[in-house]
Amino acid sequence: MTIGEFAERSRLSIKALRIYDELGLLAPAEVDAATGYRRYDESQLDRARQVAVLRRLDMPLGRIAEIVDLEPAAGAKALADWWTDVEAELSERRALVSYLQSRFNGEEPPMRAVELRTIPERKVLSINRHVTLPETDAFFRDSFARLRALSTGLEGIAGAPFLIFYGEVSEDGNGPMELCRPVILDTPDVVEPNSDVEVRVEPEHDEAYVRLTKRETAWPAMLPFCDALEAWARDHGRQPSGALRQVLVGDRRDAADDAVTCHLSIALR
Amino acid sequence: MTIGEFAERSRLSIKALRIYDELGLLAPAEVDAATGYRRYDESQLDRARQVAVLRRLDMPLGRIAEIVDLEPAAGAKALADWWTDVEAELSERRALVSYLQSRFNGEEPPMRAVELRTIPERKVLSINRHVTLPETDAFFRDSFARLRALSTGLEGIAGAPFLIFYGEVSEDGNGPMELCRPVILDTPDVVEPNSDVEVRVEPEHDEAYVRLTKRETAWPAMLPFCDALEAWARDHGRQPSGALRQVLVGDRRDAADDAVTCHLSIALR
DNA sequence: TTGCTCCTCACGTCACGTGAGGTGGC
DNA sequence: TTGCTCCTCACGTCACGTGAGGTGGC
Repeated sequence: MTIGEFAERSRLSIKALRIYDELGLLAPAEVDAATGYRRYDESQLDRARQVAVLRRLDMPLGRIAEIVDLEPAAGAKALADWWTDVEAELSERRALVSYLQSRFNGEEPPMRAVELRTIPERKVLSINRHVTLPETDAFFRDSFARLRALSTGLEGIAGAPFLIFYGEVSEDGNGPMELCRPVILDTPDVVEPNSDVEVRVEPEHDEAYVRLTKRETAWPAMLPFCDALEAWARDHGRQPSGALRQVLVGDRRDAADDAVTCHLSIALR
Repeated sequence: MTIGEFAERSRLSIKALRIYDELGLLAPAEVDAATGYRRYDESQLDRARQVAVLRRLDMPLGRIAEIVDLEPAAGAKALADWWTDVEAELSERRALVSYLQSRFNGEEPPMRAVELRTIPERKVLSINRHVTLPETDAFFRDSFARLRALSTGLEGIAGAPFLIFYGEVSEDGNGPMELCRPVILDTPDVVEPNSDVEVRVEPEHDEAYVRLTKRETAWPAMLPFCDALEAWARDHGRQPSGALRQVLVGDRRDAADDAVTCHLSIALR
């Protein structure tokens, strides 16, 4: 079968078939050594149609290459996993759209008094990792449990735990994120050398913050508060130092949606 | 404000800002003629943040450029319209995923007897247009009404109306599509010269077809039947001529999901 | 003076579409 | 012999990221 006929019957373009050949995703049954003419076999149609259908889902060729070589059951699972990611990304975008719509429709971003407090020098235990948005909760739970275990038996904790978001706020991809737990720690050797847990000392600094309810501690509802903190710092001639933080106050698990569970804060020089 | 500071405060990259400058989407307040240094103004932050948020939705820059220049109300509408398209495309993909899952899980594609009939030479009135999938219903309704109006008062209709899908079957983008209505027509001047309605004569030909229920007359449920028709033609040594057709039998509006409302067919040489 | 920031190319990414210019097959 | 199909570059698309190589500003 010539490439033209194969293209028609597989619903792929000739150009696409040439690329899939080059990538080894769908090599012709034979290639004429002299002319370079590609010849396809009828038995290759199934694979070609499968590739065509997966491409219509906008699945990257690399992932398609993995999936078409799997057993059907494993293929089904790989497809489901990938699709879960697609849907997760979409629901994030959807939230952003409805947020934008409310802004377009003249709904004022919520205002909140910005407060200022001084944080004394203190030691923090921290775990640092790249996480995607859906992984955030699991990262928080696990890391918090580990830090809790590490600090138990020490002289005590020295404040509420907090998350630091480096890079963009809640960026869709992979913002590095750090969970910190202030401690009164006199035995730094609780931290093993090769662990991902670190100890560092934060110097005394000021911190501007707003109190957020559980409902507001989400993305993109949090965005106007981030902007408000930045604006506050600018208006008061203070330089933000470092990334935004969520100081987790109270217990989020049983909290009502309008209970304050977070102080969104920014450290100041 | 330097480009670096503006980038940080707008949550855009420096590279992105340079591109938006080049495109005129977000030109700096001033550019040093000698050095090329860009200077941004605080008042540009709002626009920049809006662009940043819209880009996170994966909206193309061209559309962003339109939207940020609109009044809020018009912007809201433009965003909503665009998002409707995104959701429509997604629900199409979602349908394809669930179809694929059922195939992966070993569910056999439904079998149906392929039947053969001879279509005599006949005249058809037709309207030809590029439509996207969500527009299909509207296209069908409007065009059918127009053809009905045109053929009323003539000597009568000569068979069920049918849709021809050129290009891919129900392709996501813009498959050209033709709605045809066979007529007994002795006064060809019902068709005005500059109208998009055409008259042509289809020669006598054979047609292979399967009867589909209303539920099966959808995408991608229809796919295995398309493949089956093609396979049938091949197995019987017949050459398909032209694109697949949906012959619309009965009235789809009040039909039950498992009532036959369509003959999916393929014309043969 | 030393870093740091900024500048402009230029190339890579991803999955093709679309010619240009040339050849094979019936 | 004439179209038609096939071939291989090569460039464009889209919105950047990522250097290379060089300069400005404090």
